[in-house]
Amino acid sequence: MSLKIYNTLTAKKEDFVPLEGKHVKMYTCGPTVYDLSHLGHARKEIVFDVIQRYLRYSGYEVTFVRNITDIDDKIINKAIELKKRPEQVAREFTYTFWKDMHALNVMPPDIEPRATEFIHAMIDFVAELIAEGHAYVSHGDVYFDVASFKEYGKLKKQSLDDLLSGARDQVRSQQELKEVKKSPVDFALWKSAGDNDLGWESPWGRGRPGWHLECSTMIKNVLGDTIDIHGGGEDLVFPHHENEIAQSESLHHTPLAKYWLHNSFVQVEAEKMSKSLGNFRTIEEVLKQFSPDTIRLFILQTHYRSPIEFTEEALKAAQSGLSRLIKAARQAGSKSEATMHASAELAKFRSDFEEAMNNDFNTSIALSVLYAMVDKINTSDPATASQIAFDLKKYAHVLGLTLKDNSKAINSKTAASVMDLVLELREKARENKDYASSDLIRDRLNNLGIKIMDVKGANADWEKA
RNA sequence: GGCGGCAUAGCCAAGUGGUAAGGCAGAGGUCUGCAAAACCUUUAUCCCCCAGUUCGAAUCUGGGUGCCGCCUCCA
Repeated sequence: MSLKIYNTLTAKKEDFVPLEGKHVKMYTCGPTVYDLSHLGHARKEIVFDVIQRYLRYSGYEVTFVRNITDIDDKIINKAIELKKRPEQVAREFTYTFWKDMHALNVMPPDIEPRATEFIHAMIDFVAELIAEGHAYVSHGDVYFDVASFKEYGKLKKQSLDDLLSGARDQVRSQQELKEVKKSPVDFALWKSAGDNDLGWESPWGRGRPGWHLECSTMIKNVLGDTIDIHGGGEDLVFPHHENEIAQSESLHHTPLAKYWLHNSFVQVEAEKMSKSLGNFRTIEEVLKQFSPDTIRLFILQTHYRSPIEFTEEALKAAQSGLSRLIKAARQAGSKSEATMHASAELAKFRSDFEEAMNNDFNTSIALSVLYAMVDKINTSDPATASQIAFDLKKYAHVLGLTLKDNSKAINSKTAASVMDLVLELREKARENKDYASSDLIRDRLNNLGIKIMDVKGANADWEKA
């Protein structure tokens, strides 16, 4: 079975056929770096990480681009709040984002452009839109003329009339712009800035780019007019991706992306986890309590287009399940051992795994295949178990699960308690005049580089040599 | 107000016409000095409600109820 992907644009599962042979051009909207990332962001990055890993596993050559939005009102506001320059804020949170992604075993993108590196390209983009009659200048701003793009609304599947009537009750932010915009649905390509505000010179005066513009521009400059996969969270469908389509397609007269993929949210008490609602858990926080693999397993248990309810109980359940995967993976032998036995079983697991992933990346089913492999490993002879475990690890890696066994990695605090216990046992031996045992303990610890110092009238002390 | 989505066991979650995957938790058992791990058995006569289509529906249609998302920054 070949790979099928659900396309938001057509609202159907479609056969995946890249534009150029086995080469896949893929772009997802990266973070706006003004704050720590939370579990919802983690889900998006993990989902698309698995998608690109699976594409590579399937033999595609992937060019994965993920941008960093390092210029935005939120960054500017944060900078004012922290009394820092916007660049400092952007850099700081770019680093924390990278740290989080690294911790979660999310592969870095092949290319990671920043908005500020593309200001001139964005200005060119806007100039072309104006020249083509798709944008207009008003009070130093430039707006996209939505009426000029007849397919507007095709991603969200809502007509311009629907959007306008929908907007009627959402006039709050539109009210102030009534004078400058031709239509409430028109959106800013370029926003004017005061002399002291962050900005760049442009043909329309000092200003800065609108948010939607950067993705269109970077895709054009880095990947080309049409790409294979464009992805992001489902809240980006409208207006962000709709606007990207409007900008790019009215200029290029060719589809911006062939397949549009959107992941669903992480919810807390049946509500979207988001910064504005204040109900978020940062990646940093969650990582203190749960391992990266646990978080990934928790997220991949649910299909990427269904919402996930965040609960500690569910995370703990994932932790228990993960532990079984890790224990079974310990049986893994080397590739050379894994040639003689169970080839029929290996082929079955492989086809089950691939069938699941080919069906719009059904990681829930793919994980159930992994558990089936665990059962087989635990009930087979060592030779068979070892080769199934070898493949188990292989598929786990496609899902970005490391299955790293940390069960023996104790921290120094625990080690100190273990030392207390050892010394207590030695003391008991001494009290029983069992000097053979007490000397054995001291000598063996010595060999490990741990020195024992008996203290008169107190517990023995120890130190690393 | 406009548009869209979801509703499956104690919890999480697959399944879109052929008679309910998987994980966690629970119960009983094997093993064990006792545990742990592992293994075996077991846990939804039924998929929010009502009506309809069909030989057959959790899956399709209509109605209802509840919840969520987007329309404003948002993964």
